[in-house]
Amino acid sequence: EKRCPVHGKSTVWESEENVFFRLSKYAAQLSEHYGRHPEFVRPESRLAEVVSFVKSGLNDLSVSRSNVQWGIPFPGHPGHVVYVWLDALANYITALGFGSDDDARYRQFWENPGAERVHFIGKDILRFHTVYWPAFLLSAGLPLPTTVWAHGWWLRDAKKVSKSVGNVVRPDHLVADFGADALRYFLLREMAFGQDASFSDEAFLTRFNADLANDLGNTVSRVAALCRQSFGGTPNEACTDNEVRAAFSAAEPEWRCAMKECQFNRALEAIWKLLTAINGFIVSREPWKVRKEEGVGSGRLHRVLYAAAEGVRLSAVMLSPFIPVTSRRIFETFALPAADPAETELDWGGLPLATPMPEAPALFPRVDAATYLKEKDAAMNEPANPTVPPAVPAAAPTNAAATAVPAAPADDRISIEDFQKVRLRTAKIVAAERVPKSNKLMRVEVDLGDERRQIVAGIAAQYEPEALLGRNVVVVANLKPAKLMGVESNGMVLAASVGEAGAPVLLDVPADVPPGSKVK
RNA sequence: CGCGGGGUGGAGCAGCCUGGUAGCUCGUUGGGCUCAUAACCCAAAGGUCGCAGGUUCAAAUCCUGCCCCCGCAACCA
Repeated sequence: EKRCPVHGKSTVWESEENVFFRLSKYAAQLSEHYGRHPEFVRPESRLAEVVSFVKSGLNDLSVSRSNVQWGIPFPGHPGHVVYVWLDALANYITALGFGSDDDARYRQFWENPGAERVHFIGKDILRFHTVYWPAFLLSAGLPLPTTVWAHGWWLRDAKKVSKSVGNVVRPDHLVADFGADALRYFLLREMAFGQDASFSDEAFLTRFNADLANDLGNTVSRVAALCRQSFGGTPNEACTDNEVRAAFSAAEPEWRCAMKECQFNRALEAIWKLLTAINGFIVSREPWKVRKEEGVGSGRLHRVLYAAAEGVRLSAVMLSPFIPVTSRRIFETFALPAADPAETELDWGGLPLATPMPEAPALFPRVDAATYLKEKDAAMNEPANPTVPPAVPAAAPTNAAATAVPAAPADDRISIEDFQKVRLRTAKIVAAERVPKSNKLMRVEVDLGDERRQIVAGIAAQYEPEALLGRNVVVVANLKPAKLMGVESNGMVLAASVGEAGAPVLLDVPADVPPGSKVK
């Protein structure tokens, strides 16, 4: 009675011979490993989950399938293919060349005593990576991963989705409109790594404008413009003691520590504190006033702008793991090589002196959030054309295609006999109640004039039981009975499917139509 | 007892493991600046940290119970 959620097909019981992996043999070794390496699974809450799972006992694991044609042939077992998780996990090392003629990369990245083998996974595949995979490796006598980091899920914040359409903006649209860096920034900044987070268009646009355009982009262009306007390039005198450097000295260890703990949101917060300090420093020193009063040769002007520019450079270094393209653009703006920085470039004083700086466009031009969302919403609501078949080959007369209404494909049509197989009748709902523990199912009793029967309908999310009483509806009267969540259903109540989600709306029948009338 | 996440100023969140002035972003209000992408800086208002017990000198944080919300899974004959 269980059915496939995607296809609705019934369960078919089959028996087949399988190859098993003796997982039970490794329970003790695994438990010991967890105990000795608490860093093996992170965050800690996930470790607890895994530990208790293993403690509850491990069954041997079926690792082959014999009834499917596709798959990797199981060595030594003709007719068997490898169970997907066995070969999928092994990809981590086979991709590095393990077991092949050239396993140099495997030895460099996996067996090298200094190597860290870190997996980043979604929390839903925790067990495969922290129980099965290490057991496989133990069995093969190979090194285990150093750490498995389980992150949470991105949830779509349904409350904030505008209008009825559903998702107004999708991540791939955001990449197209704002670039990958902007999305990377949002994802890393908005999620507390390890926990679930929700994605909303409004939040994205707020982050984009407030953080990327105002704080980062504007600061870069502000400092760059001050330098270019004053010297045509970088200052010719360095400054080693100032508030920006102090702010950097505070932010850098905070950033480093957060990075080590995968607390990306905090690492970014640390960088933003530095950006705020740079802006505060500029306001307090008023370099535009210094330039007016002392001229562009002023040593004070050079030192102030050096401090600001060096702060921007260091921000870009710390930002490079997050938004590499943007970092490179910032380096370029400040006459540095547009390359990924080395860690040593986190030392104060890396900005070149007296070097011409190129003109640079804004990194992240502000967007008007309301306008953007409105446009996207309108685009989504446009008459859909996805059902229009792909353009016919050039040979077809194009002008005809523009006016002709495409006829329904002939094989979609049924004969009148087919239709008459379906016995539709009107019915009056005489009782209704929700099916316990179900979100969608409503148990209704209908009066068909000559009989009364029970039907289970998937309308509980949209209708209150009381609102259904006395209602006249159309039902399919000759449907085979079925059990839904243990409740027998003898028929089907007709409803229109509305919107992308297919929300049911019951068909109404005028009150004066007697229950049981035939519908044709 | 299906699996999991959460309830912290108006909104969204961090902090909770390792108790001790409740922090961040947005928004609001007032002020400053005019170099910069109408951007920036300063300040202020705004919170009984879901509820009730317990542990403790001290609880958002630890323990127990309860309430509520949300994902996933299962059913839209």
